[in-house]
Order: sequence, then C-alpha cells, then structure tokens
Amino acid sequence: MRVLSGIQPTARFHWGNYFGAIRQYIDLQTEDEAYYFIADLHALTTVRDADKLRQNTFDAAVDLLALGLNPEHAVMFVQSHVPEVTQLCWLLMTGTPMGLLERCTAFKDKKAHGLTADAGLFTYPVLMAADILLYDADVVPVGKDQVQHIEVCRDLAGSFNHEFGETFVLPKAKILESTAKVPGTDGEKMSKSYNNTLEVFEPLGQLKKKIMRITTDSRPMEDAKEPESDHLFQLYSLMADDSQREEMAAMYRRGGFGYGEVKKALLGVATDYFAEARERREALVAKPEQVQDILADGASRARKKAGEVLARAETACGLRG
RNA sequence: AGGGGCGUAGCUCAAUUGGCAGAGCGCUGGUCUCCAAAACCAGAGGUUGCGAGUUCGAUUCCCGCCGCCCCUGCCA
Repeated sequence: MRVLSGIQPTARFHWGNYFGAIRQYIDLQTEDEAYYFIADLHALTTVRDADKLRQNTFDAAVDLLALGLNPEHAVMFVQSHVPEVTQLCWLLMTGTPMGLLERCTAFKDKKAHGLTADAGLFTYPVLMAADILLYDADVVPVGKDQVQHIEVCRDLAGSFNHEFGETFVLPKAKILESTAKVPGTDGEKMSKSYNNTLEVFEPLGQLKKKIMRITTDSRPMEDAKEPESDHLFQLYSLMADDSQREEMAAMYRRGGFGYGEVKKALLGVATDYFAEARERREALVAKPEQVQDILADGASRARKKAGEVLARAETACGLRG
C-alpha cells in the first residue's frame, strides 16, 4: 500500500487545514509507504510572486515537519524537485478529452467567480493525475471536494492502460471524514477565502487578539447555553482533553459565566496543544539547511520511483524502445 | 486578426474645461461590552495597468505596449 498526498503552499496552515486534513495525513505516514509533497507547481497557478512562493514552500515544509511529519517514515518532497511529473503530465494531456476538464467544478467555480482562467488552471487536474500516477499510489486521502479530481485521474489512467497496455496503478480516494467541524472566527467554515482563519503557528499575541474577536451571540452571561451548537465550544473541543471538555460543557449548561472566559480557555488549550510543534518549528527555522537536506533527500527518493514509472509509461506509448 | 468598451485604495466605484487623487464597504486602533456584535470616535492604506509624449501642470489629451470583457471574422 502506498499513500500519497500533496498540499498547496498558498498560505500558512490554519486550524481548518490541520484538523481537517494535515493531522490525518500525518497519521497515515506509518502505512507501508507514504509520499507527501508540497505542491508548488499547483501553487504557481495562484501565487504569482517569486519571493512569496519560495517563502511559502519553505514554511510549508517546516510546518509539516514541526507538526509531526517524519521523513524517516514518509518521503517528503517539493513537487517541482521531481521534473518527471511535468513530463508525465504531457503524456497524459495528449489523451485528455477537453470535456472532462470543462466538467470539473473547481475550474467552473473559479471561472464563475470571474477569475481569469489560464491554461494552467484548466489542466490542473491532469497535473494532479500525474502527481498521483507517477508514484504508483494506491490510496489518496482527500477531502470530498477533491474526489472528482481523483475520478479524473482514474479515467486518464484507465484510458492510457487501455490504449497502451497496463501501465498505471489506479488509485483509490480515501475520503477524509470531516470528523470535526472547524468554524472560523465568524462562525462560518474556516477558510482562507472567508478571511476567518486562525493559523497553527500564529504569533501568540496575534492569536489572542483574533480569538478575543471571535463573533458570539448577544445572550447575557446568566443564560444557560447548549455547548454543542456554539462554535467557541467546537473549537475548544478540538484541542481540549476529555475532562476539560466535560467541565466546559457543564459550565455552558449551568450558565452564569461568559464568552470572555471561554475565549481565554480556548487560547489556553490552543497554546498547549501546539506548544511542542511550536518548539520544533523554532528549532527547524534555526537550521534551514537541515530542512533543505530533508527535502533534497525526499526529492531523490521520490525521483527514483518517478523515474521507474515514467520510463514504463514512455516505453508503453512508444517514446522509448 | 479587425471594431468597440474597460483598467484609480483589499473590493465596488467617483474626480467639473487639464488644476492639491476621494467616497462607501472592508481593514487597524479606541470607547462600550463578560468577550464579541451593533453604535460612536480616530487612523492606516495609492508608481491612477506599464512606457513614452504634449503641457507650467496629465487619472483626464496624443502614441505604443500589456491585461480583461463584448461584437465580427480568420485558421485548424
């Protein structure tokens, strides 16, 4: 079994990213083989600032390592460090029906929002297919919004296999149960595009300000409140242990205490929850060359596998003897 | 490719005949609040797409380029 997952370095990771996806990816790293890459080629479709892209890519690497991604267990690399992916992308693109891409909702959505659609955005699912097929991945953990792209990948791999003979492993999507709802500072789903995020490695002073500004309802302190329906409690539950959660729930039901208290408690558990990761991050930032070494090692391991698969595909379609 | 329209703050848009670049929303800080929200007060934010030209002076006028939208064609 080989698990593969990529993450775009478009912004710093927030709680929604972590509890919704990253944590699960990291938990899967002890599968037989795990490949994790930072999708800088995909990020290039939106991040059009060289320094920013460089910095984002480095930050993503450091953050993932700090959050527990272990290069001993998983192959961790930067997408563009394995140029084979763009070569495979072309092989796949030659057989890709336009209609398949036009049907992808991610593309339709962006276009509907008036964003300029360039060819890179349009062919994004093909690059994603190359990402997956290049490493013979069996399992791709994704949120449900990405399931369609996995289907595209299977379609492309299937038709290539049909035309040129068995070449690619057909991957399966592993749909990540969104076990926990992660609301943002306005109570809506936490998302960069809603500008309501709390970042995992936010400076603590800033985190405090953001938490204190989380929107609440206007009920007075005295009222008893139902904890499950409150987004402050939902956030608290993500990071509190069982006894803390019970205690907080009891406080809600009893009434007589206010949201200000909950926010302070939330800041407390959030600080504790990510404290070790923060320390690890500090240590890594102090030694950037160590991070680069990890990425270089990951790239060379990834390229070994990628070279095999690309050669197989090139032979199948007649590009090499 | 030809014709037309557009390009100004993060967003939507103003700016008289060519005369100190503005408003709303958003953002930041403050008052208030258990914390917020609302309300009120204050503040930050700009190479006016890029480049050249005319002019004492260009967001405004002329020329070139780039990008986006519409119409009409052309090619495969």
